[in-house]
Amino acid sequence: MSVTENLNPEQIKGVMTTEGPVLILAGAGSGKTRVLTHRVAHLIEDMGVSPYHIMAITFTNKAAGEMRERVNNMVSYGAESVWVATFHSSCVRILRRFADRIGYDTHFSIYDADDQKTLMKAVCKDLNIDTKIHKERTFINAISSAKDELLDAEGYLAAAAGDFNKERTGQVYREYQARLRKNNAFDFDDLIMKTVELLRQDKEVLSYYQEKFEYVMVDEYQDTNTAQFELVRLLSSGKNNLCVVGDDDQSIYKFRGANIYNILNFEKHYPDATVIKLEQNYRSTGSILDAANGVIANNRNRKEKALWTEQEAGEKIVFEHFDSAYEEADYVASNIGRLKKQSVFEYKDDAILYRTNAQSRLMEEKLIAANIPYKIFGGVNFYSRREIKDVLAYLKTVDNSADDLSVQRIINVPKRGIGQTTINKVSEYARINGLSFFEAVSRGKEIPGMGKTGEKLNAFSLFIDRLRVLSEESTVPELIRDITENTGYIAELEAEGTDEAEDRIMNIDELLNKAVTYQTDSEEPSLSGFLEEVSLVADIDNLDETHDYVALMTLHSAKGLEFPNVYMVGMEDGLFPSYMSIDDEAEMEEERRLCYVGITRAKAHLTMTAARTRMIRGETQYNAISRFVKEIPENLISGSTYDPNSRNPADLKGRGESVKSLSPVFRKPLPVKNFGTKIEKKALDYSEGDRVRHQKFGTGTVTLINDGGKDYEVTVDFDSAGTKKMFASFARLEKV
DNA sequence: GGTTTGAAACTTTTT
DNA sequence: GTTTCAAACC
Repeated sequence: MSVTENLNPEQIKGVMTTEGPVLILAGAGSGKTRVLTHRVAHLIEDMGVSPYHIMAITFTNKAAGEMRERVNNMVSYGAESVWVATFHSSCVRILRRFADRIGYDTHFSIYDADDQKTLMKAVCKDLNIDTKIHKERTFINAISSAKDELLDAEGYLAAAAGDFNKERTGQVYREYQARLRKNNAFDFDDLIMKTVELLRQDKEVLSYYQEKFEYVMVDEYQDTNTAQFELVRLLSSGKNNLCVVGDDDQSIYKFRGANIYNILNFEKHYPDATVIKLEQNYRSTGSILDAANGVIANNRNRKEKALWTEQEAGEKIVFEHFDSAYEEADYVASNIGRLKKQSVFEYKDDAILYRTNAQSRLMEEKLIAANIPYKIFGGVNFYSRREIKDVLAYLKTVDNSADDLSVQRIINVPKRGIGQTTINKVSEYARINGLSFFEAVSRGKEIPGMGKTGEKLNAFSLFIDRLRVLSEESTVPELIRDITENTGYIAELEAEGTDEAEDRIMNIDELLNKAVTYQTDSEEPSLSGFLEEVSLVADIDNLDETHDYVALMTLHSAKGLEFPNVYMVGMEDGLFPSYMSIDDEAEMEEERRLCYVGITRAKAHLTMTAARTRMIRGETQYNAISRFVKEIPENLISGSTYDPNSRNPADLKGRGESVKSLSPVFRKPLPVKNFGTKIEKKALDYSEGDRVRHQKFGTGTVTLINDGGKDYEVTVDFDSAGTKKMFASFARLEKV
C-alpha cells in the first residue's frame, strides 16, 4: 500500500519531509501518530533506510507500543529494529551498556519517589538538618528541577554563592548525589542527565549513537525539558534529521520541568527548520471542538492556530451543577448505567476525568453501588505497594548489592530480630571500613559488640548469596517464588488472615504473573531487565482496546487518549483550576491547557459536572463553578442546572444573605434523590449555650450558630474533642 | 527489639 | 478522611 493513502496534504508533507529539522505543530486529534507511523514506514519502504537507523521517542510505554504495532503492520519486515522507546527507557538502555564509562556499574538500581525520600531522609540526618523544618520533598524538588536543567551539585553550589538557603540545598544535593553514586543507583532525573553527561564526555559513545540514529523523531515535544532537549539534540546531530511533533496548547507538565520554549523556540534553535501545521481535527464533533477552542482562546502565550473539523456539530455539551459531590458522583454513575442500558455507549466508551486523584474515591463508591465495572489509572501505583516494594527490594539486593537502600529495607522483613540498633552498628562499621552495607552484613560476626545478632546477620547474607547463585541460571518468576516462600513472607501474611493480608498476597501473585509474562515475552530476559521494566511503567500503559470497563483517571493521565463519552467532574474554581494556580497567570494558563486536553479527549459526547459543596481533607469546601466552564460559548451548553452567573455559595454565606434569594439555580427543585445526603433545613431544637451530644465527638457546648441559608452551621466546643464546625443536617446533634 | 497508640500532615498534576 | 511517624510501653 502507499504510505500516503488516506492522508491530507499537510499530513503528507509531514510524512515526506524527511531531511533536516522538522517541526510538526499538531493540534489535538489531528492524526499526529498517523503521520509519525507513516513517516517511519516511508523511510523504510520508499527510501530504503535501515530500521536500525531510525529512532522514535515517546513519553509513555503505551504510546511507544502503539507506534511499534502500527509500524509493524505497515512495513514488510524489520520493524522490530526501529528504536521505539520512552525517554527514560532509552536512557536506561544506553546506560546499561555504557554506564561504566561514567563510573557506575551497569547493574544499577533505579530509585523511585519513595526511594528518593528514604535516601533524602538519611542525607538530612547526616547533615544535621531537621526535616520538620526543611522538608525532604523541598530538597528533592529543588534537585529534580536542577537536574532537569542539567545543573549538577557543583554548578548549583556555584550559582548559590551568598544565598544561605541555596547553599544548604547545594550541600544536600552534593551528599544526595554521592549516596546515589555509592548505592550504584540513578533516580528518574539522573537517567536523562547522566546519559547526557555520558554523551558529552565520551566521544566514542556519542559518535556511535550519532551514526546509528540517522532519523530521530520525538512525540509530545511540548512536554520535553531542557535535559531531554539536549539529549535529543546530541543524538540527532549526526545527520541532523530531527522531527519533533507537538502541540503547545497541550503542554501540561511545567511542574515536572517541561520547558515550553523548546517548542515555541524550535525555529530559533533550528533556523532551517520546516514547519508544518496540522489543523484538521478528526476526532471530535463540532460542538466539542468549538468548546475547546473557546477555552484555549483565553490563553495569551500560545502559537496561533485554528483547529477545524468537517464533522457536524453533534450534541451539545452537558453541564450539571449539584449540591454535593455525592450527588455529582451519583449522577455520573447512573448516567453511565442508563447509556449502557440504552445501548448508546459501551462501558469502554466512557472515561471519567478529574483534576486530583483524591476525587476517584467517591466515583468508585457510586460505580460499585451501581454495579458498573471500572478501572482506576494512576493514584497509588501498583509498584509502590508495600509488599511489592519488599519483593522488589529483595530482587534489587540480588541484582545490585551496593544498593544499601534495598538491603536495609528487607534485612528485617520478615522479622529476623535485626533491629535499628544493629542496623546502626552495621552502617557505622561499613562507613569506617569503606564497605557497602551488605558487605558489612556479610562480616557481621567481625563487628565489635555484635554478639548473637552476628549469627542472624550471617544467616541473612548467606540467604542472599544463595539467591544470587540461583539468579544466574533460574528465571525471574522462580526467583520471586523462592524469596516469598523461603523468607516466610507469604506464610506470615497467610497467618494474619485479614482481608488486607489477602489483598497483599494477591498483589504478590499479580507481580508473579507479570514476571512470567516478562520471562516469556522478552527476547533476552534478565533480572535487571525485569526490574527496569517495573520501574518505568506507568499505570496508563495497561489500558487496552478490548477492555469492558469505565476508565477513571486524572486529566494529566488522559493526554494522548480518546473516548466517545467523557465526563469531566469537579469543574469548580479552587479544584480545577487548582487553588494553587489561581493568582499566577502562567500557572493558570497551564490549568487552561489541561482543560483543553480534557475537552479534546471527547469524540462524541462531553459532560461537565460541579458540586456546590465538597469534602476535602475532612472539611467542607464551597466552590464556585469553574471559570473554564464559563469560557465555553453559552450556546454550546445544555443541562438542567446550567447557570453561567451562579455565584459562590460561600461568598453569600459570609455576608449573611440568603443564597436562595440570589441564585436562580437554587430555586429550581433538583430531582429528589433517594439517598441520605440531601441537605434539608430544619428548625433546630437547641440554641447557643446549650449542651449537645454528637455520635462521635461526645458531649459539648454550642458556642455559635450561623444561618447559612440552606442549612445551619453550628460550632460546638466539645469536652474532649475540641472545637468543631459542622452542618446541623449532617451532624445530627442531640440536645442533652 | 517489637508493638501500640495518638498526633500531625497531607493533596495538584507524574515519567 | 487517610496515612505516616514518633514516643511510650511491653
